[in-house]
Amino acid sequence: MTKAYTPKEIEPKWQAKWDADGLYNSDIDESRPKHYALTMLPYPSGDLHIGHWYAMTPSDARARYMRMKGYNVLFPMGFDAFGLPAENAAIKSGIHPMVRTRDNIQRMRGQLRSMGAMFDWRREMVSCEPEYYKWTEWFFIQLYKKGLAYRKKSPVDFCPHCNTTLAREQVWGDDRHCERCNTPVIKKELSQWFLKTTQYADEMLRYEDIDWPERVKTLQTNWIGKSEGAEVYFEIDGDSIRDNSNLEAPNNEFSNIEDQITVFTTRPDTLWGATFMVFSPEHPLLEKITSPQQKAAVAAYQAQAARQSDIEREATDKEKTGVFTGAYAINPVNGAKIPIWIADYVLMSYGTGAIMAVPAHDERDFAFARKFELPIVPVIQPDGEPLLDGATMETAYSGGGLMINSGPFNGTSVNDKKGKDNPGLLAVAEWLEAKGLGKLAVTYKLRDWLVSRQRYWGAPIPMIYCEEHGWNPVPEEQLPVILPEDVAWKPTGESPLKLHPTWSKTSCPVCGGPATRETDTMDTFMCSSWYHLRYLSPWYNDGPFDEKEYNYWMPVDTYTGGIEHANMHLMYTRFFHKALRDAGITEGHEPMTQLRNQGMVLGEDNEKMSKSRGNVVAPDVLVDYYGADTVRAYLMFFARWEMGSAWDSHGIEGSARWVRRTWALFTDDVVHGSASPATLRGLRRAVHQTLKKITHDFEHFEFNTIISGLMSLLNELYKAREAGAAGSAEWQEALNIYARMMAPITPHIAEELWVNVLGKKYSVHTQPWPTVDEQAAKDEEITIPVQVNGKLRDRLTVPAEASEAEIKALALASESVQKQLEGHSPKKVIVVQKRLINIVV
RNA sequence: GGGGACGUGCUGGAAUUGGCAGACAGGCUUGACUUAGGAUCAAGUGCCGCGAGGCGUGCGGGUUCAAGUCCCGCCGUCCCCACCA
Repeated sequence: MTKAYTPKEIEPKWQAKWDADGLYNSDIDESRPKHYALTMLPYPSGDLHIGHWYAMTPSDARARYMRMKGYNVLFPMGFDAFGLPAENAAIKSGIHPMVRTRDNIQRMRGQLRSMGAMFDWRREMVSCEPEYYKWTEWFFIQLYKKGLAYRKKSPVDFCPHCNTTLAREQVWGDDRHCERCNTPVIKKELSQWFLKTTQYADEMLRYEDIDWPERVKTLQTNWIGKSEGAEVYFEIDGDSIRDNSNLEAPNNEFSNIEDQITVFTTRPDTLWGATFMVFSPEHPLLEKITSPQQKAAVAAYQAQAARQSDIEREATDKEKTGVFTGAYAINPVNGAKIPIWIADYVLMSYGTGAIMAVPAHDERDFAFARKFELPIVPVIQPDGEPLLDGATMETAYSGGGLMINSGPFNGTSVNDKKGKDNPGLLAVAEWLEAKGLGKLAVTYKLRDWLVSRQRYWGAPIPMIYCEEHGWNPVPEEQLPVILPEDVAWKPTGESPLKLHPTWSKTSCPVCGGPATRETDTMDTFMCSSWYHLRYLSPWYNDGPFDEKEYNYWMPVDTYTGGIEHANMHLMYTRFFHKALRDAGITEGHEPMTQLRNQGMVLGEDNEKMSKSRGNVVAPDVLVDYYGADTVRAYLMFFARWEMGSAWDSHGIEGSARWVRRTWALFTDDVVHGSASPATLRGLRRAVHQTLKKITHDFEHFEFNTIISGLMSLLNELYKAREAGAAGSAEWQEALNIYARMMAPITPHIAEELWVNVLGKKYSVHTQPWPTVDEQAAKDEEITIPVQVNGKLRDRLTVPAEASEAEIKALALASESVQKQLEGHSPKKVIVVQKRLINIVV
């Protein structure tokens, strides 16, 4: 009589025992190689989503596999608890974010436990608890001390009616209006804290030390956006110019010389064709250079640009707009006096905020020149084309060719390549440098990381402002700067901490006089940049982590999570690690040596899951109905992990059937039979071939084929049992290996079968991964397809060790081959050992 | 506009190095067992054709004895960046 499969009993039973025994506690053990498996931590929104399960289950299965392979595995879990969603939920519900977050975490812990994952809960971290954010603050101070944190004015969205700044998500609609009073927002300069991510731009472009998906590396590379070219200095013509030493390039270290304006160009070879300049409307120098006659027009244009949304401004197909400043610059290579315009197609945040415009060879400059009737002078002549004429050109020519109208460089050949790889361009840059007119230069799209948030629910920025001594960090012995709970965290548009009657009042660390705290909080990506370090020793109080633990466990060997963080968290954490390395806090160049991304689980309607669409799949319901093991198996089976797919509520039946059939195979009362030696050899072959395949697939994160491999083997086991294999030593070996192979995937049923059915020693999860018997896995006979002219005509079953000549002879003797040959003799016979034979007629 | 990924039966997907296309599932069809079934078991299921056979991995070319896989050119879907000088 078969015992029923009852996941509702088995699963909680083993979870409780594993917990009580500390089966998943990970401690330093120098005798074993370590493996730090990390999966991205959830945001405590209140409910574990099926997407969390999809991300975490294979990560857990692989961590378990690595453990069985003999590694000492650390697989921790925690909560990324600060941030806007919690604050917004609190505003809506009136419940304090701390109360709400702690409740949510409590509920999610239970959901996470129901997965049966091997998390070491002793190492849990919660980023909104003072024991954690004390060190987030401490890290900020270390970065500040290294000169990597600085305060700068930066444009933010500002509502002129409410007289306050707005967060990005408080700005609504295409016209970008204030969520409360509907007034269109404007950009306003506000002092904010930044981290110098740009200092590591070049290093972050190097990926030699890490095994990360090409996709992520490409995304990061594009985001960093390195451009090679040259900087060129233009003198400004006019009496009003004294100095522009306050002119600061936004990110990049350009040379700053008095009475000159520096531009960046990727095409210094077109410099002779620069017939005007364009400044960004926000350019600080405009105040000085604009002629009295143009002041009003320039101011009007600036106001209009400030009002425009980024989306409007950045629309590629928008007609060019701009205003003449009344000022002129001197083209340094030919002395031409060229007008300076302002236009919103030049961005203050990239390069130097000013460009030299070469309309003949740049599409945007061309459109601008045509609209405002500015001169177009071709300086690159494409090979084999009629001579370009600025008056009649219909489009800019941006390719290579021979330089013309370019003084000493006439006749020089330039190609399409960028930077130093273009000899013509390099020659011009070197010539400029020799004359002091410019030099080779590099610029990036990457901007420094703005970490200030005018919000309550975040780690306080541990800085103090004194009238006398400016900004200074909170003395480290005073950390943490506790986030006060008695704050009106309702939306006023102001930093809530600013409204607290006493919190911001403190004393200056330098003079002891009255001073104020920074009332902005940190971006939550700051918290998540180092959480993998806190897992090492969340109990440790003398530093962010215990060095002993760091030295044993770091770096993270396998990091799993969504690709949506490619340009945020995954950049920030690399930056953080490198900056901490330079501060002597961490070691090595990268925090996570291997990264793998899972795809997304869509709703059954093939749309992104959302409450409003009503297509959300609740894991708790599934676990209740099928048990966690079935849900785990289905999540690993139903799609290629890195691709993801739409949920299919029927499809899970297949996994449920597999689990039940497995249970039945192990627990059925079967009379021992007497199988033929061939059957038993076949059984062993199937077991060891599957083991080999599954081992390979675990190594390569190919989880769906692990399950299909096990399903196939199960079918084979049923056939072998039918053939009388039950009771044999081979049968016992098969069950023994099968239970261990499924242990990482379906940990509860595997444990139950291992301990209570096979009667083996607890626990299956501390067993070694079975080893492949290569001899047993070898095929005795193989089926070789026979093709004639590439088309399948027959199949031969031959002994595995059959020689090429034997196979060839058999193939040619085949009836259907003879029929195809029609008496002709084959032109060529190709025998691919053990794979295929192709006869060419 | 730039960058990237993908395109295989009704569906999810499989196919280690260029070597039997469609493994394993879901669904569907038929049958068995059953008071009943989202249970279990058995058989079938790429398309066309009565058949021999032919066709078949988005479309069109190419390389090769052999292409889902490599090369060239299109088409489509999705993602990221987007007036980046």
